[in-house]
Amino acid sequence: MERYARYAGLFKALSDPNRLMIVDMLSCGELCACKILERFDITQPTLSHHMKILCDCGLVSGRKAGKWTYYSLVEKAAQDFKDFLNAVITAEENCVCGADNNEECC
Amino acid sequence: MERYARYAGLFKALSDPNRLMIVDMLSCGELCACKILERFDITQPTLSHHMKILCDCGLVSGRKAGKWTYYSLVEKAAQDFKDFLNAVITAEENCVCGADNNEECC
DNA sequence: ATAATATATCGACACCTATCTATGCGAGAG
DNA sequence: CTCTCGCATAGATAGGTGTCGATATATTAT
Repeated sequence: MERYARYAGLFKALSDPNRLMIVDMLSCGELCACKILERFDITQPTLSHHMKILCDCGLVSGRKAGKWTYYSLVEKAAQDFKDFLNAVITAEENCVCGADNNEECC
Repeated sequence: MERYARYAGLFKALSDPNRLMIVDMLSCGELCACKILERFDITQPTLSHHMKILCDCGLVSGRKAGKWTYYSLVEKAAQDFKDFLNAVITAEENCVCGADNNEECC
Protein backbone atom coordinates (compact mmCIF):
# COMPACT_ATOMS: atom_id res chain seq x y z
CA MET A 1 0.00 0.00 0.00
CA GLU A 2 3.00 2.22 0.60
CA ARG A 3 3.98 1.65 -3.00
CA TYR A 4 0.57 2.74 -4.28
CA ALA A 5 0.65 5.91 -2.19
CA ARG A 6 4.05 6.82 -3.53
CA TYR A 7 3.10 6.43 -7.18
CA ALA A 8 -0.30 8.02 -6.61
CA GLY A 9 1.68 11.20 -5.98
CA LEU A 10 3.15 10.93 -9.46
CA PHE A 11 -0.27 10.47 -11.02
CA LYS A 12 -1.50 13.50 -9.11
CA ALA A 13 1.44 15.55 -10.38
CA LEU A 14 0.41 14.69 -13.94
CA SER A 15 -3.29 15.22 -13.34
CA ASP A 16 -3.10 18.81 -14.56
CA PRO A 17 -3.14 19.55 -18.33
CA ASN A 18 -0.48 22.23 -17.97
CA ARG A 19 1.90 19.95 -16.09
CA LEU A 20 1.28 17.14 -18.53
CA MET A 21 2.25 19.40 -21.42
CA ILE A 22 5.29 20.67 -19.52
CA VAL A 23 6.55 17.10 -19.08
CA ASP A 24 5.97 16.46 -22.76
CA MET A 25 8.05 19.53 -23.59
CA LEU A 26 10.82 18.43 -21.23
CA SER A 27 10.93 14.98 -22.79
CA CYS A 28 12.67 16.60 -25.74
CA GLY A 29 15.35 18.11 -23.55
CA GLU A 30 16.19 20.67 -20.90
CA LEU A 31 14.29 23.96 -20.98
CA CYS A 32 14.58 27.17 -19.02
CA ALA A 33 11.55 28.37 -17.06
CA CYS A 34 10.98 31.41 -19.24
CA LYS A 35 10.85 29.23 -22.37
CA ILE A 36 8.20 27.08 -20.78
CA LEU A 37 6.23 30.10 -19.61
CA GLU A 38 6.00 31.41 -23.18
CA ARG A 39 3.84 28.48 -24.20
CA PHE A 40 1.19 28.95 -21.53
CA ASP A 41 -1.46 31.49 -20.59
CA ILE A 42 -0.57 31.45 -16.91
CA THR A 43 1.34 33.87 -14.73
CA GLN A 44 4.94 33.30 -13.68
CA PRO A 45 4.08 32.41 -10.05
CA THR A 46 1.61 29.82 -11.28
CA LEU A 47 4.27 28.21 -13.46
CA SER A 48 6.65 28.23 -10.52
CA HIS A 49 3.99 26.45 -8.48
CA HIS A 50 3.60 23.77 -11.16
CA MET A 51 7.35 23.26 -11.50
CA LYS A 52 7.65 22.80 -7.77
CA ILE A 53 5.03 20.06 -7.85
CA LEU A 54 6.80 18.31 -10.72
CA CYS A 55 10.14 18.54 -8.91
CA ASP A 56 8.76 17.44 -5.54
CA CYS A 57 7.40 14.20 -7.01
CA GLY A 58 10.83 13.43 -8.46
CA LEU A 59 9.84 13.44 -12.11
CA VAL A 60 11.61 16.69 -12.96
CA SER A 61 14.79 18.28 -11.72
CA GLY A 62 15.86 21.92 -11.75
CA ARG A 63 19.32 23.35 -12.27
CA LYS A 64 20.16 26.96 -11.51
CA ALA A 65 22.61 28.69 -13.83
CA GLY A 66 23.04 32.36 -13.16
CA LYS A 67 19.69 34.10 -13.33
CA TRP A 68 18.03 31.19 -15.08
CA THR A 69 16.64 27.88 -13.92
CA TYR A 70 16.73 24.95 -16.31
CA TYR A 71 14.34 22.04 -15.89
CA SER A 72 14.70 18.56 -17.25
CA LEU A 73 12.95 15.22 -17.05
CA VAL A 74 14.44 12.64 -14.67
CA GLU A 75 14.70 9.69 -17.06
CA LYS A 76 14.86 6.98 -14.43
CA ALA A 77 11.82 8.29 -12.56
CA ALA A 78 9.89 8.48 -15.82
CA GLN A 79 10.82 4.91 -16.73
CA ASP A 80 9.96 3.60 -13.27
CA PHE A 81 6.63 5.35 -13.46
CA LYS A 82 5.88 3.87 -16.85
CA ASP A 83 6.83 0.41 -15.58
CA PHE A 84 4.58 0.84 -12.56
CA LEU A 85 1.59 1.83 -14.71
CA ASN A 86 2.23 -1.16 -16.91
CA ALA A 87 2.30 -3.45 -13.88
CA VAL A 88 -0.92 -1.98 -12.55
CA ILE A 89 -2.93 -2.47 -15.72
CA THR A 90 -1.47 -5.89 -16.49
CA ALA A 91 -2.40 -9.16 -14.80
CA GLU A 92 0.54 -10.45 -12.80
CA GLU A 93 1.61 -13.28 -10.62
CA ASN A 94 1.55 -12.23 -6.99
CA CYS A 95 -1.07 -9.59 -7.65
CA VAL A 96 -2.95 -7.63 -5.00
CA CYS A 97 -6.20 -9.16 -6.21
CA GLY A 98 -5.33 -12.02 -3.85
CA ALA A 99 -6.02 -14.73 -6.41
CA ASP A 100 -9.38 -15.51 -4.89
CA ASN A 101 -11.25 -14.21 -7.93
CA ASN A 102 -12.57 -17.64 -8.68
CA GLU A 103 -14.49 -17.83 -5.42
CA GLU A 104 -18.20 -17.41 -5.67
CA CYS A 105 -19.04 -13.80 -5.11
CA CYS A 106 -20.34 -12.80 -1.69
CA MET B 1 -4.22 20.92 -25.56
CA GLU B 2 -7.55 19.16 -25.70
CA ARG B 3 -5.66 15.87 -25.72
CA TYR B 4 -3.73 16.77 -22.57
CA ALA B 5 -6.89 17.77 -20.75
CA ARG B 6 -8.57 14.49 -21.63
CA TYR B 7 -5.72 12.33 -20.39
CA ALA B 8 -5.14 14.55 -17.35
CA GLY B 9 -8.55 13.25 -16.23
CA LEU B 10 -7.19 9.71 -16.32
CA PHE B 11 -4.13 10.66 -14.27
CA LYS B 12 -6.42 12.34 -11.76
CA ALA B 13 -8.55 9.21 -11.52
CA LEU B 14 -5.41 7.24 -10.61
CA SER B 15 -4.04 9.86 -8.23
CA ASP B 16 -5.62 8.15 -5.22
CA PRO B 17 -3.88 5.13 -3.64
CA ASN B 18 -7.17 3.29 -3.16
CA ARG B 19 -8.19 3.72 -6.79
CA LEU B 20 -4.73 2.73 -7.96
CA MET B 21 -4.96 -0.49 -5.98
CA ILE B 22 -8.48 -1.13 -7.24
CA VAL B 23 -7.28 -0.89 -10.84
CA ASP B 24 -4.45 -3.26 -10.01
CA MET B 25 -6.96 -5.73 -8.60
CA LEU B 26 -9.18 -5.41 -11.68
CA SER B 27 -6.23 -6.06 -13.99
CA CYS B 28 -6.48 -9.70 -12.93
CA GLY B 29 -10.12 -9.92 -13.89
CA GLU B 30 -13.65 -8.84 -13.11
CA LEU B 31 -14.55 -8.32 -9.45
CA CYS B 32 -17.78 -7.55 -7.65
CA ALA B 33 -17.99 -4.44 -5.51
CA CYS B 34 -18.25 -6.33 -2.25
CA LYS B 35 -15.06 -8.27 -3.01
CA ILE B 36 -13.21 -5.02 -3.60
CA LEU B 37 -14.63 -3.48 -0.46
CA GLU B 38 -13.25 -6.34 1.66
CA ARG B 39 -9.69 -5.26 0.88
CA PHE B 40 -10.05 -1.67 2.06
CA ASP B 41 -10.67 0.22 5.27
CA ILE B 42 -13.27 2.49 3.76
CA THR B 43 -17.04 2.54 3.95
CA GLN B 44 -19.27 1.28 1.17
CA PRO B 45 -20.37 4.78 0.02
CA THR B 46 -16.73 5.80 -0.28
CA LEU B 47 -15.97 2.79 -2.47
CA SER B 48 -19.00 3.58 -4.60
CA HIS B 49 -17.64 7.10 -5.02
CA HIS B 50 -14.25 5.78 -6.15
CA MET B 51 -15.81 3.32 -8.58
CA LYS B 52 -17.85 6.09 -10.13
CA ILE B 53 -14.71 8.14 -10.73
CA LEU B 54 -12.96 5.16 -12.31
CA CYS B 55 -15.97 4.47 -14.54
CA ASP B 56 -16.48 8.13 -15.51
CA CYS B 57 -12.93 8.41 -16.83
CA GLY B 58 -13.50 5.36 -19.02
CA LEU B 59 -10.86 3.14 -17.47
CA VAL B 60 -13.31 0.81 -15.72
CA SER B 61 -16.74 -0.45 -16.65
CA GLY B 62 -19.50 -1.79 -14.42
CA ARG B 63 -21.95 -4.57 -15.14
CA LYS B 64 -25.02 -5.14 -13.01
CA ALA B 65 -26.07 -8.72 -12.43
CA GLY B 66 -28.88 -9.11 -9.98
CA LYS B 67 -27.98 -7.54 -6.67
CA TRP B 68 -24.33 -7.34 -7.55
CA THR B 69 -22.26 -5.01 -9.67
CA TYR B 70 -19.18 -6.39 -11.33
CA TYR B 71 -16.36 -4.09 -12.33
CA SER B 72 -13.66 -4.71 -14.88
CA LEU B 73 -10.80 -2.89 -16.53
CA VAL B 74 -11.42 -1.50 -20.03
CA GLU B 75 -8.41 -2.96 -21.81
CA LYS B 76 -8.36 -0.54 -24.72
CA ALA B 77 -8.57 2.52 -22.48
CA ALA B 78 -5.74 1.14 -20.35
CA GLN B 79 -3.56 0.52 -23.40
CA ASP B 80 -4.27 3.96 -24.87
CA PHE B 81 -3.40 5.51 -21.54
CA LYS B 82 -0.15 3.61 -21.34
CA ASP B 83 0.72 4.64 -24.91
CA PHE B 84 -0.03 8.27 -24.09
CA LEU B 85 2.22 8.25 -21.04
CA ASN B 86 4.96 6.70 -23.10
CA ALA B 87 4.58 9.40 -25.75
CA VAL B 88 4.69 12.13 -23.11
CA ILE B 89 7.90 10.99 -21.48
CA THR B 90 9.64 10.11 -24.74
CA ALA B 91 11.20 12.57 -27.17
CA GLU B 92 9.25 12.59 -30.42
CA GLU B 93 9.17 14.14 -33.81
CA ASN B 94 6.46 16.78 -33.94
CA CYS B 95 6.66 17.39 -30.22
CA VAL B 96 4.98 20.22 -28.37
CA CYS B 97 8.37 21.54 -27.32
CA GLY B 98 8.30 23.42 -30.64
CA ALA B 99 11.79 22.33 -31.67
CA ASP B 100 13.26 25.71 -30.75
CA ASN B 101 15.20 24.26 -27.85
CA ASN B 102 18.46 25.12 -29.53
CA GLU B 103 17.78 28.85 -29.41
CA GLU B 104 19.71 30.78 -26.86
CA CYS B 105 17.65 31.03 -23.74
CA CYS B 106 15.73 34.25 -23.22
C1' DA C 1 -46.26 -8.04 0.83
C1' DT C 2 -42.34 -7.82 3.74
C1' DA C 3 -37.64 -8.27 4.93
C1' DA C 4 -32.90 -8.47 3.85
C1' DT C 5 -29.05 -7.38 0.99
C1' DA C 6 -26.02 -4.80 -2.49
C1' DT C 7 -25.16 -0.62 -4.28
C1' DA C 8 -25.94 4.34 -5.31
C1' DT C 9 -27.01 9.02 -3.92
C1' DC C 10 -27.28 13.03 -0.65
C1' DG C 11 -25.57 16.37 2.49
C1' DA C 12 -21.92 17.73 5.41
C1' DC C 13 -17.22 18.34 6.74
C1' DA C 14 -12.19 19.14 6.69
C1' DC C 15 -8.76 19.50 3.59
C1' DC C 16 -6.40 20.30 -0.81
C1' DT C 17 -5.58 22.88 -5.37
C1' DA C 18 -5.03 26.24 -9.21
C1' DT C 19 -4.93 30.68 -9.81
C1' DC C 20 -4.06 35.46 -8.98
C1' DT C 21 -1.56 39.86 -6.98
C1' DA C 22 2.04 41.50 -4.21
C1' DT C 23 6.49 40.90 -2.55
C1' DG C 24 11.14 38.90 -1.62
C1' DC C 25 15.67 37.31 -3.16
C1' DG C 26 19.75 36.30 -5.68
C1' DA C 27 22.54 37.15 -9.94
C1' DG C 28 24.33 40.38 -13.57
C1' DA C 29 24.68 44.88 -15.64
C1' DG C 30 25.57 49.77 -15.35
C1' DC D 1 26.12 50.34 -4.88
C1' DT D 2 21.90 50.38 -7.30
C1' DC D 3 18.89 48.83 -10.88
C1' DT D 4 16.92 45.26 -13.53
C1' DC D 5 15.63 40.64 -14.41
C1' DG D 6 14.35 35.70 -13.52
C1' DC D 7 12.32 33.10 -10.34
C1' DA D 8 10.36 31.75 -5.72
C1' DT D 9 7.36 32.61 -1.83
C1' DA D 10 3.30 34.51 0.76
C1' DG D 11 -1.42 35.37 1.23
C1' DA D 12 -6.06 35.29 -0.59
C1' DT D 13 -9.88 33.10 -2.91
C1' DA D 14 -12.97 30.14 -5.50
C1' DG D 15 -13.67 25.58 -6.42
C1' DG D 16 -12.58 20.56 -6.02
C1' DT D 17 -11.80 16.02 -3.23
C1' DG D 18 -12.06 12.05 0.16
C1' DT D 19 -14.51 10.69 3.71
C1' DC D 20 -18.42 9.82 6.56
C1' DG D 21 -23.48 8.79 8.24
C1' DA D 22 -28.08 8.74 6.62
C1' DT D 23 -31.07 7.47 3.15
C1' DA D 24 -32.89 5.86 -1.36
C1' DT D 25 -33.26 2.22 -4.86
C1' DA D 26 -33.38 -2.20 -6.68
C1' DT D 27 -33.13 -7.16 -6.40
C1' DT D 28 -33.64 -11.48 -4.12
C1' DA D 29 -35.50 -14.32 -0.24
C1' DT D 30 -39.19 -15.47 2.99
